[in-house]
Amino acid sequence: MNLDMVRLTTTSYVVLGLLGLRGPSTSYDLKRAVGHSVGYFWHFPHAQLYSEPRRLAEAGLLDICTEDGGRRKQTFSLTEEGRRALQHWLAEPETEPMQVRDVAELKLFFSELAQEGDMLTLAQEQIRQHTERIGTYEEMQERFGSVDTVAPRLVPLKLGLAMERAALDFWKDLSSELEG
Amino acid sequence: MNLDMVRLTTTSYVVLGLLGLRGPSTSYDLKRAVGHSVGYFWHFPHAQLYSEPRRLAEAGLLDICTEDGGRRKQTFSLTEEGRRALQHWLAEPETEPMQVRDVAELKLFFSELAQEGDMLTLAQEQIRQHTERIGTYEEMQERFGSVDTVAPRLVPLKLGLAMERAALDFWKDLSSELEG
DNA sequence: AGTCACATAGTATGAAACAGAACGTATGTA
DNA sequence: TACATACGTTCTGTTTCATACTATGTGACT
Repeated sequence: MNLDMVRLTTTSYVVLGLLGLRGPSTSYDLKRAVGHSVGYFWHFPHAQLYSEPRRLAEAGLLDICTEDGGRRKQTFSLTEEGRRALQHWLAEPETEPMQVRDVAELKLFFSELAQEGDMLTLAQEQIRQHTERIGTYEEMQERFGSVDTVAPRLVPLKLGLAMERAALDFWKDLSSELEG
Repeated sequence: MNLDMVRLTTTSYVVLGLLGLRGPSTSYDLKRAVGHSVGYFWHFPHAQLYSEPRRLAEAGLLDICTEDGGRRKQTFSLTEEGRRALQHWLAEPETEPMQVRDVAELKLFFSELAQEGDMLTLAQEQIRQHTERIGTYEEMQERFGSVDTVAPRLVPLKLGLAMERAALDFWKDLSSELEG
């Protein structure tokens, strides 16, 4: 419909993509799906999973099917146009550069202003956090690796793991430098 | 003053931190400072460097010194309270977990919906982007390593580099898998 | 039957972040 | 004097985000 009125953001494509992978879903379905898949490496709050599909529907990229039962429940599905938009996005290799947001990194940048010992404590805590995350990721790889999920969906997890490992190594080095 | 009225965000601490490192500065000074330092690994738009100091001043964390000349120009500096807030933040090792936002990673997650060849093109473009960034970072390390900047400020750059290298390796592997 | 806990499902609200355009001021130079 | 350019600041409208709140269904225990 009025496609040109709606700006598609990354959030939009996450919604389109999830609907593509899962087929028709309600917002709540999406919310749960995010929770145990894409949510591990791309955060967003569930409220957007309610507002965004409506926006996309207005743009003609989604169909809404309203079930009237006890709860007003809406199931969304991709229209042809929606699928095209998604594929167009996937085919576009130029993307915004990867962004890392790490408050610990920031603190390190300002370390000159910190007290003796602060950075060592920071490093140790980071080691703990990254180790824990690596554990979670590895567990996921095992759990899903053989069973129910399709292999391609695990590939980005590998990148996440690699990043976490790089960070872990960094903080370990730093920590032993500070101790030594 | 009314410290409890203002929520301090990461943005706040970047401002406090920069003022700590540089001493009294105008918003414009901060803007330039961000441009060639912390800006490389922590993005934010310059408009915030005008609004945030005012917020902080209201909270009593900064002093404002207004020079009246041709331009109304305000120089900000840390108050004792500001310095304390900063040090308190630096001393706090628990931080939000590192977040990676990479649209390419997302696209990869949805690769099942993509056309033949899309992911190879994507991987190649990512290789290009990450290689370029690594170049920039390495150049910065050399440029600042010996000359004017203090060593601690280069440390976070090392983390950035490590992350970029991890990403580059990942995409290289993927690319050769897709080709092979 | 009552009520408790719990998972499900959706909405509301406001603050913060963000992009980017627009605006204004000084300085040099042709 | 006119113009280009760098400097410095503000404004505007979205987008994002966190969080709290509302409400509905279900099963379990009493």
